[in-house]
Amino acid sequence: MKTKNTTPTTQELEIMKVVWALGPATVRDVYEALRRRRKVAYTTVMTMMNILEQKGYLKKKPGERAYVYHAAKPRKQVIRNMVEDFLGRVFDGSARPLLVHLVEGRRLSADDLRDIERMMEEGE
Amino acid sequence: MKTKNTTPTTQELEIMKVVWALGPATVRDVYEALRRRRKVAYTTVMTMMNILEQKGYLKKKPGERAYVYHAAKPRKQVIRNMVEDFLGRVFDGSARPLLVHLVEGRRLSADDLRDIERMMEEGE
DNA sequence: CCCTTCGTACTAAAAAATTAGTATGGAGAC
DNA sequence: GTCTCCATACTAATTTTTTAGTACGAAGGG
Repeated sequence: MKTKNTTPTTQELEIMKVVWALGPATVRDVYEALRRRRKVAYTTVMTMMNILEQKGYLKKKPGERAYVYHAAKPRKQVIRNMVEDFLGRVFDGSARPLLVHLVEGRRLSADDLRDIERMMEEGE
Repeated sequence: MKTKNTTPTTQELEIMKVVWALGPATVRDVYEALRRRRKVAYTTVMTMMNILEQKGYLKKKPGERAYVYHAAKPRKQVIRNMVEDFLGRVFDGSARPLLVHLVEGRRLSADDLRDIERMMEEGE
């Protein structure tokens, strides 16, 4: 039974980002990181992290006092899935129209493109 | 009170796509287009379209028999907002990491990038 | 006229996402 | 020991999203 490949929700992603940034962390760690940016209850964070564990994004193991959670999936992979999902929903799966939008929206310059091209050459 | 600039949900976008494709259309028109791809109730489509009207994505005016809905916002603009939103949520607002993902995920080739570059030159 | 078809308004229920409260227990402070 | 802090499990309220049902009116066919 291969778990359906869902994508994390907005809030879930926010927490995953913290865990990816911090490395293995307790609920409190994540709570405090989030707290700096917005009001949220400790238990809310815990709930979210448990959901993330159920969904297979986090794993927990007993630590000194509290459980320590760590990312079960690498950041790149998750983000890649989100990009795929977005591409499918919004652009019927093709990346070029997205690229065009990025360029037209001034989010990318010709220089950016050339940079990436150069990276591609080096990478292969 | 300037309406909060939300982004259409998945289902909402699906309907908007149909309307953008068909041009002014009745609920039935949209219903039938959607129906070809998946099971859905007529009233569901109507509900969605009325929500879209409330949200300012569609406008309706009385037609021969039924209301005729037409897009209140151009496709490009809406999609652009969705891209912006996605960029903000997933990539903290920067487009380059997204581009890198697209390339690494083989969604874009070096040729694609060169094509777009050429288009940029011509366009300006 | 009566029936069927198409349409609208109103209502609502199911599902998912978001946020948080309550009860309870361990462990150190004093 | 008792109090306080931190943690967890369990439960739940709220909001948003998604899907659809019900009641009822207008219009044409026969």
